[in-house]
Amino acid sequence: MPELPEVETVRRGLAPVLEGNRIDEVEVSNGQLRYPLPEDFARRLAGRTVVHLGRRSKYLLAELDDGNCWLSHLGMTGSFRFSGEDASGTFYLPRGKNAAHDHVRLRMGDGRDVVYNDPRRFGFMDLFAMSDAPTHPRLAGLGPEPLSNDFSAAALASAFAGRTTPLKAALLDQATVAGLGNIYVCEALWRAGLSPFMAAGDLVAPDGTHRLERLVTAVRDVLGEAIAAGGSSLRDYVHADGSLGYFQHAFSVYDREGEPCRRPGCGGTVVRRRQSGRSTFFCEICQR
DNA sequence: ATTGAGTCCTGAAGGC
DNA sequence: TGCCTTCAGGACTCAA
Repeated sequence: MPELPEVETVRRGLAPVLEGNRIDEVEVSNGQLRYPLPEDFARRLAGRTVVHLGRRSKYLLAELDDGNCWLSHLGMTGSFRFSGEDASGTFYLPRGKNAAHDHVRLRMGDGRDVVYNDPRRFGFMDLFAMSDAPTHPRLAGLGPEPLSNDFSAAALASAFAGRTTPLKAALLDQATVAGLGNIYVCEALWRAGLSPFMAAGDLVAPDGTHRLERLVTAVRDVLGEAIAAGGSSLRDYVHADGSLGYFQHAFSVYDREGEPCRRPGCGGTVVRRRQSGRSTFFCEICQR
């Protein structure tokens, strides 16, 4: 599922197509995404040039030349695909898996097409003044970017203090730290050797600083390695159908129920347990 | 205030 | 073969 590393990889793939390019035409075949597209979305986006494609948490933020911001969230199954170039230098848009789920199509000034496809329509888009980004309802409540200096043991201590909620739920809370989903939370907790079920508040001082720092490092490393994997395989990551979907990464616990724990000398088995409606994968031996 | 459950959506996978 | 159920989960709303 697209979590922060996948969205960052999509951003890197899409940036060269969008940045400095004018959006000549916008065609919306289904504006009923997770939330309906804003009024006049196509008309307001058409004619604009993308100045910069950025990312905050799992959101793509395209800064436009009129001071507006085009926001996209991929939900679970959202993907972008765009025109490739054949041997004679002619652009062609690869046929996607299911054209019935092509919801938004952009025709760029250089002749390329950019298409948003989303079978489940859990994704959404918005268009608003860049100056309103800090107070935008989807962005205002987000916690620190996990790869920035704002994410630290001190930040976690402040977010966790007094909380009885399970550690896993606290990390999935986008106000604690932005951009983690089920997969990378499971992976980071395994790497930090922490139980998904312990109370978040129990990690806080007097004796928790060491474990908080381990958790911060684990989150950073897991995300950083996943981004590096996506980035290094960016060419392969543009699928045969031209889409920038999410890539398969080698997981330590996620989706490995019944398989041996990968921690050297542990000898445990990966267990799957239902935790507030979601699957949690962990090792009972080395995650405490 | 905090926390858990329910909701949306479609396709893949598994059971019979 | 085909129908049925279950599961996947990001981020919302609602209720306890």
